[in-house]
Amino acid sequence: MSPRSTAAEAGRRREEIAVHAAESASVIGLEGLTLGRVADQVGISKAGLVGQFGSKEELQLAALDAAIAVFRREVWEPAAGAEPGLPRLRAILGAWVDYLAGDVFPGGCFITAAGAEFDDRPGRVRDAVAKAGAQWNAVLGEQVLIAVKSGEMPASTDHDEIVQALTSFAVGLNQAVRLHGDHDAPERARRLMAKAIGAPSI
Amino acid sequence: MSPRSTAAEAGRRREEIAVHAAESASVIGLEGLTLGRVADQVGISKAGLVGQFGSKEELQLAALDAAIAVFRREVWEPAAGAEPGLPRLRAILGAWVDYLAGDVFPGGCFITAAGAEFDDRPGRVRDAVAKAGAQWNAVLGEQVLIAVKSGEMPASTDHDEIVQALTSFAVGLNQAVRLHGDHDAPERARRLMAKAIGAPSI
DNA sequence: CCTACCGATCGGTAGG
DNA sequence: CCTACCGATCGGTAGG
Repeated sequence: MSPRSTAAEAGRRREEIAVHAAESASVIGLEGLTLGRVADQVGISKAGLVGQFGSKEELQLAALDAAIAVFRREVWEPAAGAEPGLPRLRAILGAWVDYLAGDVFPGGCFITAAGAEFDDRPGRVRDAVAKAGAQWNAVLGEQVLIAVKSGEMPASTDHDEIVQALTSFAVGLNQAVRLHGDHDAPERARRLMAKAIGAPSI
Repeated sequence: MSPRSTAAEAGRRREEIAVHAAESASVIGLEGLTLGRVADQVGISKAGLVGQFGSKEELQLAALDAAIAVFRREVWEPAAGAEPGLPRLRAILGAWVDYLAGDVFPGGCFITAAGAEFDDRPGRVRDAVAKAGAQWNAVLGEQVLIAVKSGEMPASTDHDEIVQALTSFAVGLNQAVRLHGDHDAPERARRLMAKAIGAPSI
């Protein structure tokens, strides 16, 4: 029996479509995605696309998963080699600013945008966005806790406050760059983040 | 000649519709507004609504204007009586946190949401959102400058950096409250803002 | 994966 | 402000 290609290849094709949908959604929003437009862009019929994903909501969830994978690759993985605690936190924040200041997605940070778009719309997409955000906050909080325990940060540190500050600087940076085209914002964000964690620089 | 009501009354009606559209858009987004739905909600025909505003884009711009007026009333006006400089800045930030933590719009801070939604979509709506954001940044920056000149803040203060920090805390607070339902976030934002401007509290 | 089609709704216009 | 209507597109299904 010759290999029918099928399974693995179909999965790869699905992933390609999901990445494309994520890029598209970074500009027009997850709710702005339409089955017809995505189908046209990737060169299949609308019915074919529905066959792959089942429904628009499933396509949105797949696009979100693809965007989360990109974020992990761009921000988490470069920092995963650094020592847990302050060194890893600094590596994460540096990669995060690079990611936000760069052009990974044509429409800026996908997850930030999806958070703003779905924060008031109950449903599976909102739940998935909130979960991803909460998990990321947990990653940051963990590094702060380790830094405190190892004496790299003062014992009086309020780690929830620091995490809120860092995520605020990130989403604020996204807005400054995307909406206002502020080219100095990334450097400012770096300084603000460094101060927030008591490091000399990011 | 008996007063035909008309002009003033029509203007009031238009304003009512714009406020309603703004509330609706705070949940579903400015792009999610549709002429048919808004018309139904305010009890007129779709053609009647088009007669009032001309097009969907004009309705979006009117909704944005209405939201800006609400923001001014809720955040700027309560602080306008305070002395320019640090006192006024503290009053603004206190009112801002109250506004973001409260339920002025059913879907959270309208302008923050519109900024995220339109940051990558060229057009008049995007331009209007960016202009409103830039003007608000200028208001904040002005208070910082006055505070520095009067010696309330150190001469080494980087006022652009402080403004970026403050707007970041605001948009981050909006996300923490709306997406994560974090009830402690407003108090944390208050502490972070106070530290950023070197005040004992907000 | 495809063509062909469904009812609903989109933004907007014609005409009054 | 209204009714009636336009062509386009929406999410999705039938049947293959």
